[in-house]
Amino acid sequence: MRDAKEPHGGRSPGSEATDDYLKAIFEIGGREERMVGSKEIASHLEITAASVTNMLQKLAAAQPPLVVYQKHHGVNLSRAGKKRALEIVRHHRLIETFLAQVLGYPWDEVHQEAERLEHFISERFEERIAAKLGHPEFDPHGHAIPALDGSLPGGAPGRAPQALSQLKPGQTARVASVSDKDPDMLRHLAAEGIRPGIRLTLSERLPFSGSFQVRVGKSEKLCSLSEPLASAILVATK
Amino acid sequence: MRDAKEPHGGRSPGSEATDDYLKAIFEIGGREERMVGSKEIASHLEITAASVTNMLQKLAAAQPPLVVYQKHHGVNLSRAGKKRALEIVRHHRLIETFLAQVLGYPWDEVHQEAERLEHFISERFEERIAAKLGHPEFDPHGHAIPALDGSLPGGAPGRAPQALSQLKPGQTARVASVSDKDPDMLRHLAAEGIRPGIRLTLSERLPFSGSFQVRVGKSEKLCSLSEPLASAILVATK
DNA sequence: TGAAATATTTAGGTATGCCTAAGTTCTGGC
DNA sequence: GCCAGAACTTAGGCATACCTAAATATTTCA
Repeated sequence: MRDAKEPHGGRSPGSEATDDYLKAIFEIGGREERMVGSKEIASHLEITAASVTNMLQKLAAAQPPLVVYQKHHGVNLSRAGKKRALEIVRHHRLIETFLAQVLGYPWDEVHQEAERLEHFISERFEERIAAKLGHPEFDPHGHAIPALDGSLPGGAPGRAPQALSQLKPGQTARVASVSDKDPDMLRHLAAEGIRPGIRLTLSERLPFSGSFQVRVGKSEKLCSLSEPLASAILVATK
Repeated sequence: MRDAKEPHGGRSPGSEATDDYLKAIFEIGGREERMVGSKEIASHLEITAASVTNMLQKLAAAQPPLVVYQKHHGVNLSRAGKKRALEIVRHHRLIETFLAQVLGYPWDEVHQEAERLEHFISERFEERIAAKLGHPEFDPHGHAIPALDGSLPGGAPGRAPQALSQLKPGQTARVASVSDKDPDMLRHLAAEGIRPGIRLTLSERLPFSGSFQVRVGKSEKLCSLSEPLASAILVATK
């Protein structure tokens, strides 16, 4: 409503929907920034592929273009689109950290709330919570928070984190991050004491269920993780 | 986007626009809950009267109806509409208080940010900030924060606050609240030391400018307030 | 009371962003 | 190289919520 007034405390262009597309492309494309297909975006955002095509044409036609789009061959973020995507990701992860640390949210609830609020906070709000939190580099799930200039904290530049499911029996690694998408999973992991920074040792993979037996920290007890769970945990081998 | 999914963390019906209308009717109608005309709503929301008519028809046709609407004679909140309006006002004022007290916002900036965020926070967020703030009864501008059940903290049930401009020369009164709408005004008042709880004594009204000469607290110096300023300050005579 | 001024409603249009259904283009296995 | 099925695009609609212009109702006041 209210005519052509800009909606978000005077921030850059783009509606809520635009933001969602840019973030989706950013998340699906990964660090390699590969071309992303309409169908992938559609299922990520839980909308139809037809809707995606239309929006991609608009994003590509925007001034400046937010994506580079070749019909039938996928999209990619442009310079401006990537900048905006990083802003949104920064908002999201700062809000998650804020909700957990300042408001005491359980970590399985922060994602949903941040998903909504990330579109509506002002630069001032972002700046205030970043200051209050001491300009954190990682959110509660272990994901890197982009800096204001769009740069990502490097992590240990040695090895890129890999899925827990990739470890060999006997290997030990530190949890780098866990997926924030599934609250049930997060509750389960919290109950097992698994969170970023914790050391895990893969004991064995059970032959029939395919589940992973893992030792958490220095505890005696083994913990059993299903395949999807083990794929949602990224670890860094020391 | 996302089909018919409810937008606000599973709260009651109503879009952002719906909320704005209900809040406007609530604010314009005042405690007496008098009938409110389309034009008043239109100018409050800075939209055209034609848009208002359309929306009022929808609000009246909703199940349950959110307003009681008689064509050409104005609207009024229904029971359900009033409940929702109070929820929004509670959100708004809690957010304002939170921004000021927890995030250190200057008081002239809290309104704009709250105006946006009030539509998007979940019940959980509301509950957490209310708890963090110790369930405050008044926001930084002195406005009463409705309780969860919709009741308003009574103020001193003795006299209803009146505009500072209604005082007679020589009278002393305590500032109950100031309007939160105009940031410039708020900055000016803050600079003069005028805020809720402060005691003011009206010295005189200047004959030509119409401005009010006021003594703030126990200070020696007089402070000059223009008519609109003096009308935006509500005071309670002791 | 009746006409002018004001308030309100109706009718028709715009933009966003989603949908379904019906093509079209691409790709991989034979 | 061809063709089936998957991926993608086009075309046509719908809902929301705003707009302008024109018509109508209400109020005011001489």
